[in-house]
Amino acid sequence: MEIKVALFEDNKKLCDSLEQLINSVEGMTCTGAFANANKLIHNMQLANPDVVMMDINMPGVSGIEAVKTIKEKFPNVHILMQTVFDDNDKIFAAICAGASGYMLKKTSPQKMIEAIRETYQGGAPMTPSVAVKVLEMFRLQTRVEKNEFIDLSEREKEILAMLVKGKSYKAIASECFISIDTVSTHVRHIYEKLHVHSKSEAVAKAIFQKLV
Amino acid sequence: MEIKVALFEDNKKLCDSLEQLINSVEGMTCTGAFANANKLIHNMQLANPDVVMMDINMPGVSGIEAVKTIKEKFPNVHILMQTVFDDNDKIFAAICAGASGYMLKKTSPQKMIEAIRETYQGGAPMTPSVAVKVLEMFRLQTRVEKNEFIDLSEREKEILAMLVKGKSYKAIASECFISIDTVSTHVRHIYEKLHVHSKSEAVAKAIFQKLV
DNA sequence: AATAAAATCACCAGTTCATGTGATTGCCGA
DNA sequence: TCGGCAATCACATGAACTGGTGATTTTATT
Repeated sequence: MEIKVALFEDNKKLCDSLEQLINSVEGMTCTGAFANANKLIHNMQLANPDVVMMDINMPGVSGIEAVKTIKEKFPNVHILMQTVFDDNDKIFAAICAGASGYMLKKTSPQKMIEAIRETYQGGAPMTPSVAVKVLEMFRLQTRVEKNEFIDLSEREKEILAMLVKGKSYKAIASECFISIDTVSTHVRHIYEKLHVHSKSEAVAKAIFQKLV
Repeated sequence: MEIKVALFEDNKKLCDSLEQLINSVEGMTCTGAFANANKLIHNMQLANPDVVMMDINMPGVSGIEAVKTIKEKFPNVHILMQTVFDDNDKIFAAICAGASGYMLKKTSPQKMIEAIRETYQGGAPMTPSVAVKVLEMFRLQTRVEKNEFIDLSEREKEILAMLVKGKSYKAIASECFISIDTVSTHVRHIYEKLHVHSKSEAVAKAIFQKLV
């Protein structure tokens, strides 16, 4: 059975040469090459690939967004990211979105083909520099991903942060130059938004939800 | 400049063949092959390697321990783990100890040499199955490492956990079938041990220190 | 057996919190 | 320009918490 590969790459030249490269390899076919991820679902159904090579930087729908969508709609498809950048944020986002591999574009054609094959087999090929960053992030327990502040106002976020630091209403009032009653009112609103009824619940929720 | 490689591998046969393999490669020398990590520092000084290949399972000092020591005393040395197992715990421990790469022993000689070279260049070669596990763990934010409970008694831990869940003294008292005064006493002791003075501080500390 | 923790309970005074009700001001979008 | 929201303040009450003192019983540890 041939490995069916779909390409998403906005650089026309690179896109073409990758397509040729893939088609030149025994046991591999490029069933679709697209310059953007706009008609993603449609194109995915057309190409029906086993492996997707996704450029991370594309006009319109970003590669990261596309990965999320693909993983949602076609969970069995393995995705190999390719990019010229290897910054932590992008890597992190791609991995979390569900990408299996992450190769820099400067990778040699042979290595790229090998990576596609490895991706198809359920592996996680990574350019050395990326692998290192992943391990680093892993070690550092990168818990950077924060779900946005539920919908607290700036003042509320500020006060919630102070609650987490263990400050009392009185301390907050004096630090913020507002009255203790105002603090109380803000806290009341925070409780409503977080659906809690005590300082410690709010603190726990704030921390777990990474609201601070 | 030749890449100097030191081996730590208790399987004599494998150790010998690896040594031969390394020495047969252009630009690579095995400057030491040891069956265990007992005289680690001494042997490391003898071999003065750029890259260490470390078996994870050795009699005496474990490979993981050895990695820690090496990273401490010789921080510039890159370490490539090798093992027959690829269970999550071992991988996790090895990475956290500071290993750069992680290869299964069944890896082909060519791949192994390539991995050594990649390790030397500061990369992080991983057997596909390992790479996948690392990414999985990464995604799951494996925060398995728990620093032991500072020194709280069982009861105190139990009550602290309930505080984190936002329970009131009254609720804790009734759930634990003890009086509210007892709860108060326990909480007082918890505060003393954690050096805090309020419920929310205790909760925040408990969460951040992963005491729960 | 003796000493040291841990767990239990009690009483109490002062502080802080949770929550209800109500009000004023300023800003922004419809 | 009107309505809504954020931010501010006030008053009030009952509940919850903090911390001090003191005591008994069980469980470890030496």
